[in-house]
Amino acid sequence: MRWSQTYIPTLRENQSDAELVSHQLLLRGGYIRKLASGIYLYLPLMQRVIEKFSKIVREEMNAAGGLEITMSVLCPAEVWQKTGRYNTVGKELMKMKDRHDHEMILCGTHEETVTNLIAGEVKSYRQLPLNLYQIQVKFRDEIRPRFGLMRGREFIMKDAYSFDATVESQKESYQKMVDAYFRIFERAGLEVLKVESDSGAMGGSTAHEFMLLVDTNGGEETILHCPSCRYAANEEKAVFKDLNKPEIDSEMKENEVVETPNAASIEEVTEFLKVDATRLVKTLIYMADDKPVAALVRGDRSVNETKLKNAVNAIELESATPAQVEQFTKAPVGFAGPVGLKDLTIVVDPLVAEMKNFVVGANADEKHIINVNFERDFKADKVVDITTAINGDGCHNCDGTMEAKSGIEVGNTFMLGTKYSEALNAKYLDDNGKEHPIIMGSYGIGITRTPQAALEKYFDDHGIIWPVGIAPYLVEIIPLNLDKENIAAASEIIYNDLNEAGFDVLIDDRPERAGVKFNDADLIGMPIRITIGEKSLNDNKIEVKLRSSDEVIKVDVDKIVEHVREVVQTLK
RNA sequence: CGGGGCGUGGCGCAGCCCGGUAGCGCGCUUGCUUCGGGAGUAAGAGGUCGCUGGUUCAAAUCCAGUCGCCCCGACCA
Repeated sequence: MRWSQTYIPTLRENQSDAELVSHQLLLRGGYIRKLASGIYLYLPLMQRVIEKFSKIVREEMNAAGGLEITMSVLCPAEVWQKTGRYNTVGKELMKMKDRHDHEMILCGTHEETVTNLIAGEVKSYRQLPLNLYQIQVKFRDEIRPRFGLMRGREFIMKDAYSFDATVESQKESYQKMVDAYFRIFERAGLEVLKVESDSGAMGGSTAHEFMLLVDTNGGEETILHCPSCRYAANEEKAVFKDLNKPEIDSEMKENEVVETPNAASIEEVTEFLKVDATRLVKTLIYMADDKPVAALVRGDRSVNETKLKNAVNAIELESATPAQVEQFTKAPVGFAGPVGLKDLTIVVDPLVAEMKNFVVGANADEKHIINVNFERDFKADKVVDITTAINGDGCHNCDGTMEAKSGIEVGNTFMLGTKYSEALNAKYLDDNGKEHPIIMGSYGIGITRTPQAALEKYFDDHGIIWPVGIAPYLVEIIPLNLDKENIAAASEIIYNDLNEAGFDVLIDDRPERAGVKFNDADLIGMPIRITIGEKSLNDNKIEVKLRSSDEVIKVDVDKIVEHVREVVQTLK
């Protein structure tokens, strides 16, 4: 492609509203433009990146037995009403009416649509297993879109759905997708970590996320992982062993209400009572589907709201307002405690259950109770892990210590069980003629988010450094001065030869000065740069430089195709 | 939805407090010079100052409303 014939509107200055490097680079490099909040247009270079990545995804999905289809973006609301998600997904589900006043939704995912399709068609175990996938635009009306393509409202996703007759078979289908995912990301030049995750509103049991670990501030999620046994989970899900166990008294002491003026926060109470935070218990009040819950964790720890939500089987969980806290505890925020609490579900973390003689709020202004003991002074409705794991916690699997890393989710896999097939009546007959719901799985890869996520890793001060697998072009040719006949002629020959050899080539044929071309080339980030200028051309040579290195290699003009072929092998 | 901020040529911004001819840098067009890391010079094009209403002799500027956008939080891939 000739630069003059395509459209690459690079910008010299950063747009003010781009926060992440990756977002800035896509804007500046002329890859994307914004139409509205969270809605982007993909310009020619981005289009090529999307195509490159999609091609890899297609090839690997097909190799894993997936069948590509395309489903509609719209879906009648009643299908979503049948599975209950019409209400549970909440406001991010875009709802609308057509001219006949029929309620419709814009799909943010397609479990309902695909299950509805299968329900009418697949009737026998002989037709299973089946894996259908599509690469499609999705719409989720995010509360707050940000970070460019990383959290847009409209985005492209590859979503696959597996259908199996047995649990065994479903596990195989799941593993096939997991294996395919590793191949896909590897081909795209991305090293990903598979982590355990919470299945959330998707339903089902097992779920994993594929995370790209980044060092920039682009990470959207914290991951805990154990280097010795390879256990990895996101913060929502991660379980741990406490390595910071405080000493536990042997005897229970008499509890006692003490005055704690102006001491509401953990810091203030530890300061005032001169005790370590590990001798305190935090009591946090939440509303779980409008029912009050008291969550107790050790003073030095935080509540993991996902774990808590699962513990109380809630669809919605939010922290109580100060007014609600007062209503349930009869005390202002900061003085809640479990002793004497009524009408609340009390959830106690195991770390709290094993403590003795600890400090809690007294449910009275400026008062705490010391030497409180679980079971003796209050009971729990549930004792279950509701603490957030942090960097340095012990691995629950082995003796290792877990590290916290920042990552971006680029793919996910869910075992869905029969939630959708039962709701939408997708059933098959087994070899005994007995009817069963089909067992499902769902598998997503962010087609537009992944390349941007990659850029959080692959860039330098000058711009993008694409991995070969998803670069819009492999080679960019820079003829330094097209007015010189020998340069123009050599450029044409090289451009044609590389094209004919099957490489994706971009030639910067603009009448720009060298500096502009070099800077733009660094900005848009093609892996290989070929410079054609007088100096070298006089010796019948041209210069080859990798975007990822500073080294310039002079190559004979007639050996260039061969050279590029060799160099590509060494590139990731 | 809560808190903070911003809408002025394509992009980045100043002007607004204190009303009176709309300005700067980059980009764009044309000429000449220059030509291996974002050139110099000269001449130009391009703006209903987000929108609506009000105050005023006069509004980018003051007032009210409204729409859009960004940041922090809850939410989420």
